[in-house]
Amino acid sequence: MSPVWRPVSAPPQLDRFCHLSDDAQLVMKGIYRQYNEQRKQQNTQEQPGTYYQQMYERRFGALPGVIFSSSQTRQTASILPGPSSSTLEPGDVYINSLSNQLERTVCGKSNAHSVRVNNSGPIPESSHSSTMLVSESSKNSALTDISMEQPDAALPNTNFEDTDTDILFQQDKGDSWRYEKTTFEGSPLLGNNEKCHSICSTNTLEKEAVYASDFKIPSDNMRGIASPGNSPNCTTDTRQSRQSMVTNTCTGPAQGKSSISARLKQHMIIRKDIQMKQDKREHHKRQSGVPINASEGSTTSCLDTDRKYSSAHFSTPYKKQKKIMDDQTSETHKVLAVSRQHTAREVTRLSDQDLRNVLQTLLSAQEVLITLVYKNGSTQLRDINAAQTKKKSTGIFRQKQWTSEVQSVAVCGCEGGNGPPHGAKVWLFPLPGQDHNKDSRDTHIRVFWKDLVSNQHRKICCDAKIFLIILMKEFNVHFIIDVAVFDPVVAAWLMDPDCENVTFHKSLSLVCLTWKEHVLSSAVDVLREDMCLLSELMKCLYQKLVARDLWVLYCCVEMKLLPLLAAMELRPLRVDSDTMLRFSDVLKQFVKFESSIPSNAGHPFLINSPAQLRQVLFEELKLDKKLPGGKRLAKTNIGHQISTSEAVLSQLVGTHCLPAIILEYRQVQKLKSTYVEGMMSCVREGYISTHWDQTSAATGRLSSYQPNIQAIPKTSTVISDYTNNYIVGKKSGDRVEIFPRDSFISHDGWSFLAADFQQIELRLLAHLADDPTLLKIFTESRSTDIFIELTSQWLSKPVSLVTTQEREQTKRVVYSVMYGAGKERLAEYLKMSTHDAKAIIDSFLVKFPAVSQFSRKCVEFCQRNGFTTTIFKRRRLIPNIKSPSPVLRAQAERQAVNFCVQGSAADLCKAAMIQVEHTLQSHAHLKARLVVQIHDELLLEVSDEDLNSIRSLVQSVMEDEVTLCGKMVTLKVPIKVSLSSGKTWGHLSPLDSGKL
DNA sequence: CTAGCGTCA
DNA sequence: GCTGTGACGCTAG
Repeated sequence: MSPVWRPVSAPPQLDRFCHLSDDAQLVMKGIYRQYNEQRKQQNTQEQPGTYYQQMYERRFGALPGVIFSSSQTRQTASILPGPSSSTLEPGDVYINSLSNQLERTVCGKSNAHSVRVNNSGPIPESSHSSTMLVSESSKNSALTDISMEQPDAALPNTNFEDTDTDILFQQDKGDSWRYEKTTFEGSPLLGNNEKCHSICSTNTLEKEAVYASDFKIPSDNMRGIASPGNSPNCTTDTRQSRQSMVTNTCTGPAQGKSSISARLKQHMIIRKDIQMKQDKREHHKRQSGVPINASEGSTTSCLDTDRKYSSAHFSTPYKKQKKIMDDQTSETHKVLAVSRQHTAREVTRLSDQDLRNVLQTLLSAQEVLITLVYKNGSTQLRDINAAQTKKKSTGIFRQKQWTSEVQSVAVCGCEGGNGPPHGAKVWLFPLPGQDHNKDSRDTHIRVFWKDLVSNQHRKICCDAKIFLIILMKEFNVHFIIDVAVFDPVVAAWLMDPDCENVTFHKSLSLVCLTWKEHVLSSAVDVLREDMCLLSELMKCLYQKLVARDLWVLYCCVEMKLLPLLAAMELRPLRVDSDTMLRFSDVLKQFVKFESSIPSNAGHPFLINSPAQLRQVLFEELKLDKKLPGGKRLAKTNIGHQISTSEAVLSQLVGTHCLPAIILEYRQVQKLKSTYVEGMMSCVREGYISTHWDQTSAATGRLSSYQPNIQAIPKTSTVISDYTNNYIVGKKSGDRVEIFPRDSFISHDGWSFLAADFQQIELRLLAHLADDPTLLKIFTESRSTDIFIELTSQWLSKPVSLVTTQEREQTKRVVYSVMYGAGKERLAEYLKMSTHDAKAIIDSFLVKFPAVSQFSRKCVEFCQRNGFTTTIFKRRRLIPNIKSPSPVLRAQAERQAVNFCVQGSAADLCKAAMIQVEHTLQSHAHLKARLVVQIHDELLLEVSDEDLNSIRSLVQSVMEDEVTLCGKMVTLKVPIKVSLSSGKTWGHLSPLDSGKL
């Protein structure tokens, strides 16, 4: 197999081309500068990579097998060995030194991967680091890194040889550290592993991060959620995938031992031959067959008591990966010896009696602080990864926090909100569900978790949803009712819902607590301090929430919702893979259609690119000039160019054939990439489960991601005859219906039951605005839909002839006008003149006079207080309400009004979810489970025989204002719920609420 | 008009 | 190769 090299961009201004001589490196830097200057003066069309190669070869002659590569956008260049490279060896040098970022490429004969660590949190931005990987053959020439220029002068008493790690940290001068690492590429299982040396240099602060990354075990992305049906293969699959993971990522012994070696060693020098060590281990195995007892001391005596970086206590010593490779050879003794000296302890190391005592103490503590500890040694409170990327959409940020990354659970008990007493111990519990020994102590721990969750002492935990998911998986329960859990992150979000990606760190700054930078204390001490902060934080947030009248909302809605969301994530939806594959096949044929488009324009262009499309449509074809009446087209908000949105394209349909094709293409492309292929990537063993985010929407709504189940098209798309002309192999007349919701199917003997609040926001607006006309419409319990009625009035056609599309359109228009849409936007949306649009707006506002009155009141309140509130007292800060800019202020005013209504609706929907679930729990004999919330709609999966009783139960709960709102508010409008049921999500037939 | 997420260049 | 941003398009009111 040819070596796979990951092209790594090397900012030339920082780095040298390390396999070259110093002289050559200087020349290459010169070439880079030269190229840049040329590019400034005249536009060099040449790719930088090609340019480098030419210049290099002119200077030094050809370099066989080396690829010169570069990235135009990032202004970087790098030299990469090609497939036939003889110049570079596996493990060859690559230097990349960036401030605040450490990047490394490990390369091997059979595989290569790169690891990147972004330092975050307490690490100051000024820190620099560099990493080199040194090939055996070119070591001498490569040892030119500045940090390596120092002679190998080991400090006295700084040498340490450790048998469980192959890392050697050696202090250079000052804060600089150096270590040499031997890793294996290839698999020891297959016997093809090869040695690879790397020499790294880093400063003290970054050492922890370096260490964590060096030995980070790749996470398996198995999200193996137990399916409602049987899934007997699950465990074997997991095992297999882990095994193959070990093989594929070339994790040699050095990485396999990550848990033990996941501590940073100061004053330690190790020079260890892996092979020797393996031999020794084999020897041990043969000799004793039993783990060495801790009391025998051995190398652990070398561990300094004041060692600055020790995070071994964060890790349980054995993981599956390790077990596969290195069966029973135990190094428990070292961990044991280490953990004795620190304030965090693993409960699995306690004696039976001690464990009982500890658990008893924790159970009787008034307040229990809980934190998840990740495999890389960071915690929820101090997470290296969490701050790494704030991007939501890619899911990186959130995946890092997924349960597969969790190593253990840290628990600390304390009394009365004063934080843990001095010297309180933080106990480390093995991750529930892990393969720890099933002995009596394990039973104790299981019972402990159960007792802890069911007692009413408060449990404080950041991102408690993850914690609850872990527990629910472990105990195989589908809901934890009334758990007294308090999540400070949610509390902080409630204080300022616009604050995105709230973390522990951000919450702290919200209540003016400081996060100390524990540079010199040990990791466990940091953990304990963080626990103190956690307790303190919750106390402060409690006071603030009470002061802002948010405490009831927090306790009765948000915290009750939390276990439900956890439960919903463990209730995956069954998908019909056949339907999905059929959709996929149909859409794949559409690729042919895609290739036919550019030919219509005369030259090829990227149809997905709005920029290129703009050029073709308006600069080349000049379609905007051909438009009858010389109408002006909508511009984009920021670039102020002509938009290529649907509204514009549909205006252009008459002028050229291209716009129509593009509209059609876009529709299918969206279906293909997002709803079929995107959805298929989320399927695990025939099931889809989404993630729910409680704290991402400023209005208090829930949001879902991976996949965004709330944004799956509600109507089917028919690929019509028109389109079929562009699908090769399809005869005209064929109709293909693509309907993503159809691939969600209920279990055999079960059905979906959808409960939909009718016009929830409009009803709430009626309540809030106290509009007599609106109130009258809703109070008079007429069976007809208000939107249908309005549509029939506007279009002057009978109610029975109004189509769902028309109803949907009216709905959009009503809401648009309600929230203050301008006449231009409305005209664009309805494809009518602005004059007509204005007439519609005016007629609406005249018909419901209290609406604009309410808007004014809402804005005034916001201007006085700086925030708006909902019926449940949820508040949103709107700073722009006093902005001098009229544009910003107008937007803020609309937001204020919208928040009142949308937020109130969100409150009501959340309350409904809680009440429905609790009602179902109290009727334990009913087989039903809440699976999805789409803002105003609750989707339940219900056993067929219970359908009738459940549907009346759900309806009565959701329509009961007292149950939903309690004493929070008394609504002036009745709440109406419509129900529908069916075997697939796509085809739900309405249930008449009259009969039972 | 207001909320979201996902895709793509 | 990776990251950030804007435009677009789907959802929900």
